[in-house]
Amino acid sequence: MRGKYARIYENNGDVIIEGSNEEDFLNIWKDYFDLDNDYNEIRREISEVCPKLECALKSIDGIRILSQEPWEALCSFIISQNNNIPRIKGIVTRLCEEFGEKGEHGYSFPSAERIAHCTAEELAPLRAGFRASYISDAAKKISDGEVVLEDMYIMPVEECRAQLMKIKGVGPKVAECTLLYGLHRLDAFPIDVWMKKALSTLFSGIDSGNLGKYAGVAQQYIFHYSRLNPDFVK
DNA sequence: GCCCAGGTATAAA
DNA sequence: TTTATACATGGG
Repeated sequence: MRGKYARIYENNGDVIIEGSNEEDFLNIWKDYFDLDNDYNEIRREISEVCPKLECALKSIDGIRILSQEPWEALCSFIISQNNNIPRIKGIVTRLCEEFGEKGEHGYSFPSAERIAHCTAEELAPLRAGFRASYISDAAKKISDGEVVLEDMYIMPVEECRAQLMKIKGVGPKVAECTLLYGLHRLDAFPIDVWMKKALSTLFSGIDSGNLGKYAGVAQQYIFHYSRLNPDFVK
């Protein structure tokens, strides 16, 4: 994250951030784990707006929406489309190893500028398939300023969606994921195959329109609940 | 071999 | 505007 490394783990109910310091905690990890938000309060608000979600809200404790880096989130979710998680990880790992900066603890995620200068042949070793040209188009539009991710922290969410979807390979789902995980827009509401199933079975009648400003957090609970009960939502 | 994977672009109805 | 199909790659 932003060139910094830390090992995160849990011990007796405490979350340990190892290999860091107070300065990085305050500047980076506090935001990354969204520690200034009271998620119990957010959960309470969601259940108030939408009581139907009670079971999902109780199905797990400790869910948070991370503040990942905008470009990294955009690129990763482009790679994720019509793909499975082990292969997504592999492609991202190769992307970092091929084009990222080598540090003490591993490779950084490469900048959009770095990827923008890559040819199709150079991207081939990633084995990203048809997504390679999408990665390339995204990198170019970001690095030449046609799409400015950092502006999207405060832009109207509709305008953000329109901007993101100018990129080839970015549709509604990748755009929402970029907004939610990369720009911390907690009102963004990604709908993937699992969400589609859950919303048409267990949670029928629910959509982003009736979930309020924390729709994205609600989405995490619905998503998690549907993966917990795969037969239920099928 | 066949099917599927945290979708999207494109063509056709 | 909505619905169907191809798309690269690799694991089950």
